[in-house]
Amino acid sequence: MAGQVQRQTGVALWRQIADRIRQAISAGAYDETGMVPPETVLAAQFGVNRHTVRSAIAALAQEGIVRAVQGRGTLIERKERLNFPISKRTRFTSGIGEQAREMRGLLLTHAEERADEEVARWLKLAPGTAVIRMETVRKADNRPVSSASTWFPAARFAGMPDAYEKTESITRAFAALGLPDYVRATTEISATHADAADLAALELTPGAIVLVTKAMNTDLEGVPVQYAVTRFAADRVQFTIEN
Amino acid sequence: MAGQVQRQTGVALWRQIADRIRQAISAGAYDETGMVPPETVLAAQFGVNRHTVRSAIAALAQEGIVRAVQGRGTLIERKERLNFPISKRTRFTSGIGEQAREMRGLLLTHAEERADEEVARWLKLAPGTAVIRMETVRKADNRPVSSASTWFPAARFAGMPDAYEKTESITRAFAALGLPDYVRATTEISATHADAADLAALELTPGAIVLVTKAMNTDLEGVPVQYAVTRFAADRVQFTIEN
DNA sequence: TTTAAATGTCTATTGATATAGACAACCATA
DNA sequence: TATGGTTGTCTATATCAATAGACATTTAAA
Repeated sequence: MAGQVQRQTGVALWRQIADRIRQAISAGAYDETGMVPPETVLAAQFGVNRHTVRSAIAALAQEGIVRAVQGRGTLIERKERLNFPISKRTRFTSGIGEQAREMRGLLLTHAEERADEEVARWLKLAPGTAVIRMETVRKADNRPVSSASTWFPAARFAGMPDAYEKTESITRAFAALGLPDYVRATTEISATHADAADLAALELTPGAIVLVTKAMNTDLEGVPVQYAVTRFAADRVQFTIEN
Repeated sequence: MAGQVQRQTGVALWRQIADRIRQAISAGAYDETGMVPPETVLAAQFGVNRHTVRSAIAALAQEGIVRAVQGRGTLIERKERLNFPISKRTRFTSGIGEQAREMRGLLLTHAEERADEEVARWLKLAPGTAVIRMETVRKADNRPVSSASTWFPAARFAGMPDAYEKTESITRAFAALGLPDYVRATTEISATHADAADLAALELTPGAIVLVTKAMNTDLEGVPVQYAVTRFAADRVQFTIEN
């Protein structure tokens, strides 16, 4: 773990150190022992006081990533990121496979509204056309992984909220509404800091990173059936694009 | 710009506010006026003191995103993110198209070394096989956009560093070495906070976000020809995946 | 030329962050 | 049961981040 930490930059040292340790854990740097190095060692590595390292470890413990045990050391509790394959046949729930025991999609709210410019552009509708909007959160083993705003043409998928609530999956909800198959047409990916809504929805700590995807699915004739803006907790996921 | 800012979280308020304003600019929130709202208005929106907003704006001015003019207001200097299409035929330099006037790839260092486990797995070589490693930085209009570590099988592409230095492009370097065409096989995308090396290479401020891609290209027979780990300044780019 | 609105500068104070040192409590093991 | 290594707790101090208020300076428009 080379490289020093940066001072006077608006990001507290303990937070920078927490980020670095989290990354090192995820990269498997401590797999041999299953433990984080002692606080005094980390303090020397980063060139900071032991108390600063302790603040960082306390934050990681709060996230459930490590557990400090007096007299023994700091044990690593959890290290993997979920991998989401993105392809023409991207399926959120089933794409996870055996990476988590349980994958659920929860419907928070839904409403019928008029498409604004952005939604209309993605769904190739006239602005003002009726669309169904759903706000959802997906959880892997009861831990939130992503929150999404997703839109469907209202004329075709009026029953979407009900179907999603029952099936907890977009794929199964589409099937229930008479659309057995669909394909991913476009995905945009960017990253930003979590805002207040992310912190609540994804149970993050401020300063955390979210990966933002904007995706459009079509039916087999190429007609848009769904537009979704999804925000992922960046320290819990990665994407894979296979061609 | 709804949502308040978070206190006591290791991320200074001025930095959180700078991130929010940067995002709002990028989303086109201030396109009508081409200016950021007055400091007093922003302070009221975020529920902080005007001096805190001033710190945020000073940081954005440092990045060259805005320019404050006494008596007039704070002008937006630059708002676009570069969009990188990712597909079977992903090309970094040409993919930018007209988004920047000039796109250059600079070779920092290169070396012949033995493939470690990760590199060997991606290039489908035996661990220990000779590979060429290059460290590069790509700039759009002289502004760093990404830094990359990239590996090539040494047996086949010994002349890569020279070719890259001359052509400033992987595609043209491959062509010069007798590989006229290649395809993107796999891309992994994740996000993390910038480390010390990123700060220097990409001219970022600490706390910034980097998008990390791990990509493998093959020739038309499916034989791996390149593995690259690329780190992008997240506030300057987004990715688009077209199927 | 006046005025309103905006950014720039200064001082003072409070709370969060980081350092420093000392010692207690606990665990594994020699 | 000692001992070394580790995390936990406490006090004290210095620096950075944020608030508060006052006033100067500049610009554009009335």
